Amino acid sequence: MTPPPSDVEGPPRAGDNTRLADIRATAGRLFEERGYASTTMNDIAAAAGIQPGSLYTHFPSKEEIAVGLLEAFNADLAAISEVGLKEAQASYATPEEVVRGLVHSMTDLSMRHAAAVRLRAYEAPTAATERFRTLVNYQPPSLSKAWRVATDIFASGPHNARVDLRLLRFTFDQATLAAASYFPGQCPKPVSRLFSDMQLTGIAVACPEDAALDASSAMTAAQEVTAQWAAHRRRSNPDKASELIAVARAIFARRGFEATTVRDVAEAAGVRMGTLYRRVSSKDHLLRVILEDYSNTLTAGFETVLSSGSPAIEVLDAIAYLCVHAERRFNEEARVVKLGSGGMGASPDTPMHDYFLQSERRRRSLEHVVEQGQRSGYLRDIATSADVVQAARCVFWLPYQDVDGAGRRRTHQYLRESVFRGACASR
Amino acid sequence: MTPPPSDVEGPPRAGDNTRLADIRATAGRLFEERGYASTTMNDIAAAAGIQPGSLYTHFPSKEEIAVGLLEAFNADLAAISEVGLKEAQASYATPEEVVRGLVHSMTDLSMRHAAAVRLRAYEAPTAATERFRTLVNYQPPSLSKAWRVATDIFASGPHNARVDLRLLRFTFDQATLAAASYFPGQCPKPVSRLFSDMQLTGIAVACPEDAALDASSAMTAAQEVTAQWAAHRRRSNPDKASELIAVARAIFARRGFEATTVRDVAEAAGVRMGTLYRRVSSKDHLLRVILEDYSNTLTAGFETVLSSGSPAIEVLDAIAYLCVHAERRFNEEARVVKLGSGGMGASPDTPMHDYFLQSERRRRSLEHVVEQGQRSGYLRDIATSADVVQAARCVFWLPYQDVDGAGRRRTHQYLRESVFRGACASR
DNA sequence: GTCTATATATCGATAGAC
DNA sequence: GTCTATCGATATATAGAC
Repeated sequence: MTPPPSDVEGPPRAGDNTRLADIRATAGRLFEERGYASTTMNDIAAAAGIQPGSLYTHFPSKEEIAVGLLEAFNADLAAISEVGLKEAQASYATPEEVVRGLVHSMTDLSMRHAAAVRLRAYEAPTAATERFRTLVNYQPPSLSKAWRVATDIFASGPHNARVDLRLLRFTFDQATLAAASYFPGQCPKPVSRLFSDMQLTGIAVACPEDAALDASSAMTAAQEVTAQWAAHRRRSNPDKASELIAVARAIFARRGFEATTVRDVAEAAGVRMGTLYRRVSSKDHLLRVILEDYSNTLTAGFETVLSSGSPAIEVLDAIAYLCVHAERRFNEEARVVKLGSGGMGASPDTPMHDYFLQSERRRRSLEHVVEQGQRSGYLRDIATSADVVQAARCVFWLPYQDVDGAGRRRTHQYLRESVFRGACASR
Repeated sequence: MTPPPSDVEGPPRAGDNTRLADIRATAGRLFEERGYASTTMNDIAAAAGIQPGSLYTHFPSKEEIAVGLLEAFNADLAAISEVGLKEAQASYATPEEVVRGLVHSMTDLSMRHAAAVRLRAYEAPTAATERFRTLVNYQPPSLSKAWRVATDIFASGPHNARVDLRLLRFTFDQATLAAASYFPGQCPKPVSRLFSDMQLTGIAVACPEDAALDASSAMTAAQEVTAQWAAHRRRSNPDKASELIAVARAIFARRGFEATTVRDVAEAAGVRMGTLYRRVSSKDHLLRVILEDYSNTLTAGFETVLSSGSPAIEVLDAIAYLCVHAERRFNEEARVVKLGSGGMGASPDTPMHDYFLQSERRRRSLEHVVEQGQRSGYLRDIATSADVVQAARCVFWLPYQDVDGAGRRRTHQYLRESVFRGACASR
């Protein structure tokens, strides 16, 4: 009856849209910080300044909020992939410019959809819908094609012929998408430049030959550490608590700590709840033991390498070696950390937060190494030491094993050729 | 490790079973009293003396509790139907004994599964599963067959040839199943005897001929009342509140008041919540208006007939006439009442409770008529006046329209032949 | 198996924009 | 006068812990 056009089924009006978008953004921020499972509707409502029940005016469920974020991300991802593929095929620009352009697009995407990036880590409860899973696993076909075409044309130009292009593609693909996790809230431009520089130019001013690196005292120390890791595996002490911890570790690695219930662990271990609580004191305790073991092992390994007295490049090379080995030897632990709220999201005194503090210490010691290397002219000044370390961590810890046939040796060699020597450098 | 057999997947032990059975029984009692929708898990937990969350150790959901009750009922119903059919086909006993046997089995079943009987009224929320609906609508094929065979053999013996056997079957089928609602907590034996006596023997000592009944002043009064009802329908005053009430009435009749949400009503009426609440003050108000109108109309009609000065049989005949007409003219209202917590279940000061109080007054005035008839020797002493009235109400208000082709006239005639003259009487 | 705490979600009802 | 977005209460259900 009212004159103004109040189309019943039409698109929501500006006012509504703003509020809906506001809730989506608020939820996105929380999902990014704490993950899907640890963000409650109460949290979202409180952050949006409304009652929990009122959220359901705008979204039919919590999952639907996440789904909206994922769909927006996927749409952008598809669009960027298409454009990236076209540009790679057209190539008015130099191969390097094409690659840098795609790296920037993807880094920018990651930054703009930080929440979706976190959600894609698939920290979803057991009850997650098929739809959720489908969206999380979405891969636009044109993206891998774009990376392939971009790196192929790049290969025809002057470049480091020994760099493994398959691993290079994988690195760009994974690292750019992970950008939001490693550089939260930062401007995409310098971050993407850093990624490109690190891979294409390399961070070493004059990288030693493989033989020299292999013989460095840092590398010798690193090899001793990894040998110890391998040995440690065999003397398994199967007391009952440890069995439970191993089971928990496997599940945490698959679904994330928050999304895993104590009942899940008990069931997988074939015990009842009561038995489980007789053997371990709490769910947090399980995670604490897992992460403390892991963190201490890493810290010890890092310190061994750092105290080897080798120059910066050799130390970083040995650290890369260590990371590649750790990512496989402690694959589950690494996944638990990646799925968890690794950063500022975790509240103090939680196992995850404590791990984060330790991890920060390791990061800082690497920063000192990089600083020293930059000061003494062995390392290029492509970015601040903090950013260089952050980008290096992002790249060193990628799951290269997912690229079929990529063993530890091949992976480490790839890191030498790209991160240190630069995929663009003609040798 | 403990010696006693703690079979993991085996059947629950006596102790557990008891607790589960206890919860089931407690829930059943509440479902019976208040209906499915108005019984909360909190209610059940409180009545069972445990915490609400603990219920989920034994049942995965509220619906599953109801499903268990319905399944038990359906199993018993199927068994009794089978036995009933066999006995009807074998017939060592007289036809009348066969019918009385089946009436008793079914009445007993109704009493033992009072909760399921109430659940079958289908007062289930919109969200009810297909499974729930299927169980509620379950009809063992052998049951209708058993009634058919039983009444058919009965027809070959000495009986009132003018009784409509189809309606007789329907009455037995429906009335016995409804027994628990009309005679809550009572012993099935006397109730089933009352049902059988009322239908087979009839309550009148010497029932007047149709012509005499048709000409009674009670019947004349009743016809005036129903004529008024029909006239009243036409002068519909379509103000907006009334439209809403009509819509609400239709939905309440389908799903029950408790299981209907205000949003359901608004949607069906094509208005938004705000508009609805501008026209009616509350959900309770909707029900109140519906039931008060209905109850006042019924009471006025009853009083007109009761004050006609006719003798008991004529008054009851006219009341039967009135009920048959009311059940059709006010079919929705009648269904709302049947679906609602018609009895002691409703808490005071609710529309349903107020209706119940009014309905009790009508019942009492009928009791006086029956008492008077019994005292003066016109009505048989087949039971107390209270029980006779209760059984009569149960029978008078059945939805005979569900039997195809059963018009008001045929239905009323049937009631004369059965309830008053007796289906077994040879004329 | 049960407790306590709390999660997600729905419902009746209303305030206030349009 | 109508509709949207909201509230406060409460429902069903799950989780960690014992």
